[in-house]
Amino acid sequence: MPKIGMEAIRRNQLIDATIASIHEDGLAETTVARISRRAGLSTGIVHHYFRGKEDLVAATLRRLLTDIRNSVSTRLALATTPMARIDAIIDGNFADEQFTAQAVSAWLTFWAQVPHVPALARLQRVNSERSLSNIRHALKQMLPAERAETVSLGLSALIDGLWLRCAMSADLDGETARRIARAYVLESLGRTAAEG
Amino acid sequence: MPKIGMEAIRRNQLIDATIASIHEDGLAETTVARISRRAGLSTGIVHHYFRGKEDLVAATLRRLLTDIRNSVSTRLALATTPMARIDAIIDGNFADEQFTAQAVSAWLTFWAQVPHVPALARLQRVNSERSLSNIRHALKQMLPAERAETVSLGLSALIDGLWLRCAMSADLDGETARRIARAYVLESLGRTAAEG
Amino acid sequence: MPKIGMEAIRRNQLIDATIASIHEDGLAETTVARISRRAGLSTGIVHHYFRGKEDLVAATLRRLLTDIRNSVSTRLALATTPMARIDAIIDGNFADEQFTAQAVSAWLTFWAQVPHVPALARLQRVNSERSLSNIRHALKQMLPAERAETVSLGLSALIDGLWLRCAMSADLDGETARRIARAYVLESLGRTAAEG
Amino acid sequence: MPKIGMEAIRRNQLIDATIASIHEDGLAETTVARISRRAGLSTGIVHHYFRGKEDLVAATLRRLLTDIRNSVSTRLALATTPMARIDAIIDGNFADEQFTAQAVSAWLTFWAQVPHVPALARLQRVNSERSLSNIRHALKQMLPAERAETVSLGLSALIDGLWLRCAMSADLDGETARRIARAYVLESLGRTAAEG
DNA sequence: TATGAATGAGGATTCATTCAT
DNA sequence: AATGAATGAATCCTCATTCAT
Repeated sequence: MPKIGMEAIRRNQLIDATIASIHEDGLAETTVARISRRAGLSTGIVHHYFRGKEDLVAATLRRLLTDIRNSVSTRLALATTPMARIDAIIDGNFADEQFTAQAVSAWLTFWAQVPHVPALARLQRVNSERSLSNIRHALKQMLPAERAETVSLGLSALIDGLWLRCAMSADLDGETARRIARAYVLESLGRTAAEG
Repeated sequence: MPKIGMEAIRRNQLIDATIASIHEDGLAETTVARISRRAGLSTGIVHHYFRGKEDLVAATLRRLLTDIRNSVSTRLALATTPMARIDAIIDGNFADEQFTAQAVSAWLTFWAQVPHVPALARLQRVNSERSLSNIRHALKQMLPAERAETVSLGLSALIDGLWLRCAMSADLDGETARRIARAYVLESLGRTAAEG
Repeated sequence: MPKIGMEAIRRNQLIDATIASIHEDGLAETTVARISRRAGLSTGIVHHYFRGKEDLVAATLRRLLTDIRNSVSTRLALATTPMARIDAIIDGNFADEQFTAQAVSAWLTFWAQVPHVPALARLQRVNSERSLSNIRHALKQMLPAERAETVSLGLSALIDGLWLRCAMSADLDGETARRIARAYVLESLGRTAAEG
Repeated sequence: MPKIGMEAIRRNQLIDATIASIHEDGLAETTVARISRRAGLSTGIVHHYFRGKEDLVAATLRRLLTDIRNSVSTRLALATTPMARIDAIIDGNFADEQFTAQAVSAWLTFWAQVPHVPALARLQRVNSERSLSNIRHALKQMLPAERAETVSLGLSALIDGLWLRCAMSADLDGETARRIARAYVLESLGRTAAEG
């Protein structure tokens, strides 16, 4: 008698274990055996709920993408001014529940895979474009088109760079990251951070 | 009679092949067999000139670090004003001979390894701190201490983020990257990019 | 549902195959692939049930030691006089089920490893001391202490030497070996073998 | 201009290095590279003076056999009575210059190879038979044929067993070994060791 | 649904041997 | 005569995947 929702439960358990393993052991050491042991399950289970390891890894990236997207879009829905939309994006990216050591590690790992795994590349590209488009849309209401384009690219890169830095040195908290990103936009708008 | 300089030649060949393989195949597919085939040599040779694969990979990172450091320090030596020093750092990071698809891929790959390989972590940390210190030093002559600190972190993160973006989408050339980074500093100094 | 007792079965299969391979091919040719093929299993299985080849080899020595020890101690338990104890030791060492070509080959091989493999050295030392102590204990009841000591060393060496000889020429059967060893003790006691 | 006798010098250097390496590292770790480094020569040299590694190893065994044979035959030449011949054999086997840790290790190693390397097996068989024949010849002058046969086998085995013991525990010196072996023969002749 | 025993392809590494110098 | 750079076959080991239970 299959329990209702067992599939969702197991898939989530395995995805959680994958993120934890990537964070603690690195992708190279993240074997199917280790993932399942960490999830308190047997090795065989992975192939019950996923087509294989690659599939589990892709599902893990999808989860990370979804989480961050939700974090941003929830905030965007409440924003009424262009600058509020920028803040929503920045806050969504560095919210405490997203900007965790585990998530940051996993992201970095996926970034390194992206150029070599078409399935991941597609997911990443779509997400990246949506994010850039959100930023660009807001900035165009505050800056001339060309400047808006440049600052959009800059803010996107800065956000990624702040994640990267966090992954490698862990001396950067969400609050500081938010402050740096916000200052970047404000200066680009010709105001000082203090005016913000 | 052993040929003089053979060791340096072979080590460089193998490091070049490693960078190329990481770029094209990804680290996971970068096997000793593939590296040596790409270098036009046999598999055994890797263990003749390096302690093993790990050693070769570490040597490859050292090479990348050295190249970037040289690119920056050559330019820094010619800079006479604080802003010229900032430009030297930015230009050094995005100079055409450094900012290649191959180098960018390799960097991204190493970044993902850093948290899990102590030997790499040490190299990365030292390098990262030197770079941040260079930036901070120049900015402190143009901005109040606290602002200088924030903008230093921001510029470091932005530079890394621009590399990252380049690794994943390749739609970003060195010229654009330089422009974005430079604008960030200029705006932070309270001037428009046009004034720069 | 894992089969109960599978582990013991597989470990024994692999140990048997290791002994057979050492006997027929020699240790140098005894590869993991050959062992598993001989056991009718795959190469991977060795690392499922043993930590690695070295572990399997150590387990094989332990098995040889245990077999010989059981062979001797079963007989010792039934012996009531000192000379009967000596006979039990000699018979236990040259019993047909122990003194096989396979076992003898394997022993010789391990002896050669002992000086260079600490794990084996420890096992060997413990066993050797127990055996010598058994012999000494019995002889001390029949000979003055100093003589008992010398004859103990002599009998131990003679037993090993007979095994060695058997390993290299195979022209020595258990019956002859027993007779030679027994004669040595009897003469040392001042009786002729015929009196024994 | 090839130096006179260079070949003999080099061959001996390499054989010495092989014995030393077998003693200290074991046969498994005795590589061509290690042997030549120990001899202060290059890897290539082995194939100048020997057909290959196997040939060097066989030459090493021949050297050990020759040494022991000379040690025994020199003493035999001086012996005038049957018992003196037995003493010559025992003393020749346990003379301080033969009964060294290095030689003992090497012997043990070769014994383990003998059953699997035809070239070594032949050398060993010839030597073993000569030694047994020497012993038998002397004993037949002191004992009835059948007894002489048994004691010959016993003494041969005892000598080998004493070497073996020495290889594994090193707590046995030449003097003790000689005493034990001599006592064995004397008891077998019906005299006490004290009478010997 | 879940297990973990079993497989075997593929990886890093070692090493005897060859050969240009 | 001597070197040691270079080769590539062979070894141990790992791990995704399959499958009987």
